[in-house]
Amino acid sequence: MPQAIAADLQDCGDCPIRHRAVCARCETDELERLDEIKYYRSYEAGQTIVWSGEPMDFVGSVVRGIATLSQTMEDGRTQMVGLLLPSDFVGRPGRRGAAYDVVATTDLVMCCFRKVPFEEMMARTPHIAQRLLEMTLDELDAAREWMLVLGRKTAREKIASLLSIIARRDATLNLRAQDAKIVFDLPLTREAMADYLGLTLETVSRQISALKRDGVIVLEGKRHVTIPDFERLLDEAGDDSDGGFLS
Amino acid sequence: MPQAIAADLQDCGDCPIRHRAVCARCETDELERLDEIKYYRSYEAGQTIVWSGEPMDFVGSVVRGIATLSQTMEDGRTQMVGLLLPSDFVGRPGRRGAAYDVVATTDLVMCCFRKVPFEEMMARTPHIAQRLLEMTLDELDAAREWMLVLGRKTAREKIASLLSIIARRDATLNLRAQDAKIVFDLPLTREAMADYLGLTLETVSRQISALKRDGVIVLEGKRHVTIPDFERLLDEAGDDSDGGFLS
DNA sequence: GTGTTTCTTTGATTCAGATCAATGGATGTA
DNA sequence: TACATCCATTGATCTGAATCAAAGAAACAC
Repeated sequence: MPQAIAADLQDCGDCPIRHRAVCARCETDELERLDEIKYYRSYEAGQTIVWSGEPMDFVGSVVRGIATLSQTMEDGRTQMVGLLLPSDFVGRPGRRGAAYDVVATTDLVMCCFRKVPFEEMMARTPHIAQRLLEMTLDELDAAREWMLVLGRKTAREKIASLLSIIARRDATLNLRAQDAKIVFDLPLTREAMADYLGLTLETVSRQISALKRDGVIVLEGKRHVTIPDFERLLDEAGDDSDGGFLS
Repeated sequence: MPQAIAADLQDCGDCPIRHRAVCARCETDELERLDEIKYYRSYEAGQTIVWSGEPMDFVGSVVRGIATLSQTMEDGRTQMVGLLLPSDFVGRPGRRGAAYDVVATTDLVMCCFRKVPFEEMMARTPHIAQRLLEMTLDELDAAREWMLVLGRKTAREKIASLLSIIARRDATLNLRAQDAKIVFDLPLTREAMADYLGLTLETVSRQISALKRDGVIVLEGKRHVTIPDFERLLDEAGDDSDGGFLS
């Protein structure tokens, strides 16, 4: 029942991603104009939102749920190139076709805009273009950080890197006390993790078992993860332990 | 003699990257204002332009020469995350420190702007922000294409992918007849190629020898490459042979 | 000329992760 | 209850690229 899912999302003022999405910088009047051209769409877990190469007549923001961006070679090898969480933007203004497959990995709600009106609005509204530039620069940094993971890290470091990224993203979405134990559910199957990490699903499974055996993580069931010591996890990921953030 | 190097580059109107760089969309008056805050800097091959983590007080465009962007782990493993050719932009507006090492691999000339005046100008000049968004989106696509290379391709495919990217970039810079034989000089040492591809330099050397032995490439010396059949190279790279371009 | 440095090639051996194969658990359903 | 289906784990074996090691080629200094 898609209508019911989106029912609590009519007013931009109450929107859970209001201050992080592409509309974050908009003033009230700009928001009203965006409001006029927006519409919500719901997708079920597993559903493909966009196929690579197909024309795409909308852009939008993930409001709830998680999607993946991926590329596939003719022989079936696939590589995930992005993980889309709430507030992330889908689609590229000024381009007709989609460059990647976009797949919902959980039930998902998107706030969509038809492409042409959105592009017109972007040309008239610097706040939107500014915010989109900022978000794109962040995505570029994330992509480059991931290149280091793919190119130079061992399987164990790759798993630890993925877990730390999920933990970090989760922490910024649902603010929690600094030193609280980190607990989350993996939003991906072993196969999806393998596609993200450039590994096979068997290797992912083995390395997760190893991290569990070594006490770096605690697993309940297949998906529920507790990180008893985040520093330890970062260490296993091979990252600079002092999270030296650049602002 | 840096002055001599930049001597032929005073007027933006004659600038070789005028129509591709961040200033591409600027009108004459906007260009004049940029002109007032710009200055040229020259670097020698091997010189580091920016160190990761260091504060960076300028941004700019590569005018001539080639630079690399790279990340290094504490234990010395390094991964190149970008290759900067003429017209590419260096630096991130709105951020104090550099996120990567930027190194000139050939003698290089940059057109620089002090960061604060540039940021102010960007806020007042949508044409600059628009062009920067476009360029950043292109870089993001390139980074994601590279993620597939790093995560899923074999050593031979990686080398073929790198060669095809260099050949393609070279072709768009120096327009040539469609079916002319492709000839270029590798702008990177074997070690730099290895850092780009997530391989060791020995593997790079072996795979280049193998591609040469199999007639995919012709090598004169260590750097001068001829591609007798570009389709064949794309095939070796595992890319979709029909270069289905999305605009 | 002779040495030094830098970049590259090639060979021998090792090993991390892929591949092939079987099994286990959870959920659904006829 | 039996039996699919989906996802995950674990074991045995293989292999592509890393590592260790030596030597060749070009550029440069003395």
